[in-house]
Amino acid sequence: MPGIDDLAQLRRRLDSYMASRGLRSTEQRRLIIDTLFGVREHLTIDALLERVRAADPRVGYATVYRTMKMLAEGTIVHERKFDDGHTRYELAHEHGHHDHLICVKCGGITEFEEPRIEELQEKVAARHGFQVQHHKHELYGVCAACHGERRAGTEGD
Amino acid sequence: MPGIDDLAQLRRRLDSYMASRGLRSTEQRRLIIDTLFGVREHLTIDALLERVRAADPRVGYATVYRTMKMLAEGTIVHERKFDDGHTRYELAHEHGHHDHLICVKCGGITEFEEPRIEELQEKVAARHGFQVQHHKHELYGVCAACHGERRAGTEGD
DNA sequence: ATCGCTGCAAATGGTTTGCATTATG
DNA sequence: CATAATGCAAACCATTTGCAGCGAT
Repeated sequence: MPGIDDLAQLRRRLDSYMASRGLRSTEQRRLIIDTLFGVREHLTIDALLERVRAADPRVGYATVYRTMKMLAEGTIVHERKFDDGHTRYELAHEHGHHDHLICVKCGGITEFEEPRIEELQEKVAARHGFQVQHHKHELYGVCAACHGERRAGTEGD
Repeated sequence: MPGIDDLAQLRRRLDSYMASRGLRSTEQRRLIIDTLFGVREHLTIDALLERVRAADPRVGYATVYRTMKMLAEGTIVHERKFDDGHTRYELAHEHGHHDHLICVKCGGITEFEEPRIEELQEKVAARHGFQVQHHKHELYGVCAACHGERRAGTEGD
């Protein structure tokens, strides 16, 4: 989840992106974007629209879809397609890449970073003469909260 | 890709799976299954049906979908959902798990195994108190053939 | 003769799009 | 005031399903 200063930077990137393309700042877009920036989760279109409609019930599905496509195009958000068939959107992090733990019980999504995996991944690709553009690494299972186990306090291995 | 003896074992598992559930061996199913076992690639429904229809043009979509669901249910095949929106099926390997390199130019799919990644993945999960059930690790990019680079001869790193 | 399987067509579910209308820059 | 954005409904596309007829056991 981006920090407060990253959020500000994202806003700036968004503004210049929209300005450079002659895209307009409408009431609906401001509402959708503010909702997304405020919640900062991996939201589905439905979850997002539900929150948006709490503020203005007249916003349509198509507008949310189109707004998210626009934000993805400007790399303000990332589109994530997990296995449940509902595309989710998350705010772009300014630095680095991360992957996901997906709880099959509660649907909760946790991010993780493991540079050593990324390194090994690069070596695998190199072995095959393969040039990686992007990747997807998702662990599906049961999160700590859902099986009632306390997390290990140590972060080391 | 399973070896010849793995194929025989898969056939046996398939037979006993079908027998145990009272599932019937029809002409269409035999054709679909033989096609799949013969090609041994990551086939989409369309690619599979195309080959099946070369032998018998009267086979319907629904039959292929239903047959693949049955095979997946019996873990004779694995269902793979990559990012292009076309589900693919591959024969189950009897031993071990593998992940995929997906060429965004030619659509080619290569399998890889990297136990050290799986280990690190387990450690990541443990750090979060997360119990992994299955995972997905996909590298998208350009394969060696598509950018005309010869593969490194050394498999080491 | 059961009862599972097939093929067709219709239904589903997430997402996209055409179009007349509204509203921003 | 040109033209981008909206909202609705219809279109899309992969997949699933209902059903009447067919065929394996």
